[in-house]
Amino acid sequence: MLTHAAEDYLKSIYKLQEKGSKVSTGLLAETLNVKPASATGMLKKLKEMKLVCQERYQEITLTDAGKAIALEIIRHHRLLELYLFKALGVPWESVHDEAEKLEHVISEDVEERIDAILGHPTADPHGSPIPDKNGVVTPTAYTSMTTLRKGQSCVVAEVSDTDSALLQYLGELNLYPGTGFRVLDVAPFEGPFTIDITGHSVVIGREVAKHIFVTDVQEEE
Amino acid sequence: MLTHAAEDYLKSIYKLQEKGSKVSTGLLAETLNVKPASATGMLKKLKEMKLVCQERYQEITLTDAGKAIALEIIRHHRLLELYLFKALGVPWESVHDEAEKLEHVISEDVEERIDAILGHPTADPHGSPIPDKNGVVTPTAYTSMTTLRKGQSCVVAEVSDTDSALLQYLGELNLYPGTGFRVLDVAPFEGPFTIDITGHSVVIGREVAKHIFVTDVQEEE
DNA sequence: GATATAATTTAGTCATGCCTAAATTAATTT
DNA sequence: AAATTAATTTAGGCATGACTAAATTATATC
Repeated sequence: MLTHAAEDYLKSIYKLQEKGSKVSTGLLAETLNVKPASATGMLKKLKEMKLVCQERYQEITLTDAGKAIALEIIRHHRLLELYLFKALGVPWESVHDEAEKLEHVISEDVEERIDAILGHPTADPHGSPIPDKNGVVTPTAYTSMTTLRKGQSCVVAEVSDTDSALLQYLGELNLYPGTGFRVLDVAPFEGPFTIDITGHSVVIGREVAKHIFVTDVQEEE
Repeated sequence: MLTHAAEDYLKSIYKLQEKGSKVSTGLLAETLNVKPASATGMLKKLKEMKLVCQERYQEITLTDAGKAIALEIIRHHRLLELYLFKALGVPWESVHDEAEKLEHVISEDVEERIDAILGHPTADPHGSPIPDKNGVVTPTAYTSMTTLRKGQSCVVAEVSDTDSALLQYLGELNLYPGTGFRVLDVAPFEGPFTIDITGHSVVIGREVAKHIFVTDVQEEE
């Protein structure tokens, strides 16, 4: 069994890799709020355990075994987030931090029960895909909200889950994954979006729109 | 914030004290599956933090602050046990070990949600009282099953939660707290009990009966 | 190609929380 | 009272996982 710290490293490597970043010691350290020297130390151990590959001073990658563990932890995390949100009513801006602590101690048995109660879901409250028991991820196709034009309608697919204040704001606007909206107007010179969401007209700034990803984009008269 | 290990020490001291044991370094170490020398080390730290009182080589007691923390952890543990049992269907012989890991990472917010969903319960699946938010415990009055005589009826109040194989056995017999049964016969010379439980006749050995505590004892014709 | 800057690794330190072995103190027996 | 036994504490070590400071390697600039 791995330590919690080691699990966190594997999870972060996977998520950075998935995001398309070249995973370096420094980036990993920054992500984990740790000094680069500390990351070097843990990476050495993970390499000895054959969970991580890295040539001296080069890019960090996961072995198949490391990737499997990373996906297992991510599965725990996202299932827990959804369970906290749906079954316990925890506000979605809080579920990430709660799940962060629980993901390392939940048993496979409890996880399977949660999974069954939720009906084997495929996405967490922010729209991120939940890997299945075998570690297979089915990513959802989506577009950035910033590409939308006046008159288009769409459905929220995913929002970034890194900023809890932003999540709280989006929650107040009801901009949860699955919710549809229509673009009433896009102000010129990279201006804000005015959208119609569940009957309300709301203005969304460009910076916020960057964190929203949509699907089912359709022209509408 | 305390470490998990420190929380476990406080919890064990409280539970041993409650059981009526004179809490010594050796007993505590045995309970925690740790060597006496290790317990001495942790006790030193807990004394520095003013959570524990102990004169050199003498009995160990908790300060008010230490007792408050112990009760908080016990509340976490028992609420989690009940939640795992009722909401997730975890078998009652497993809930203890699961809760043991979760009790240290659950937030007060999640705990309150669990408490509300369960309807502010007062006992865990084994019948142990759940301290309230202020650390007030309302113990239930009960008698050992071994004191029962032929013809008496009663309700299961509590069973000891230390042996998971025993719990599994009691679960198969439906001997959960709240279940009533009637003593059909007590064999002579400290022999086994024959009881009628939910219409079935079952023989319970003396060693098992020692771990069952009952309430509402009534003579019945 | 030499040099400045940035990234990474090494070396040594610290706090936790466990361990074993040895020393000390308390309790019991003779 | 002296000696044996049991309980407890001290002392020193080990693994984790963080840190700082210094050394090394890579990259960019002139």
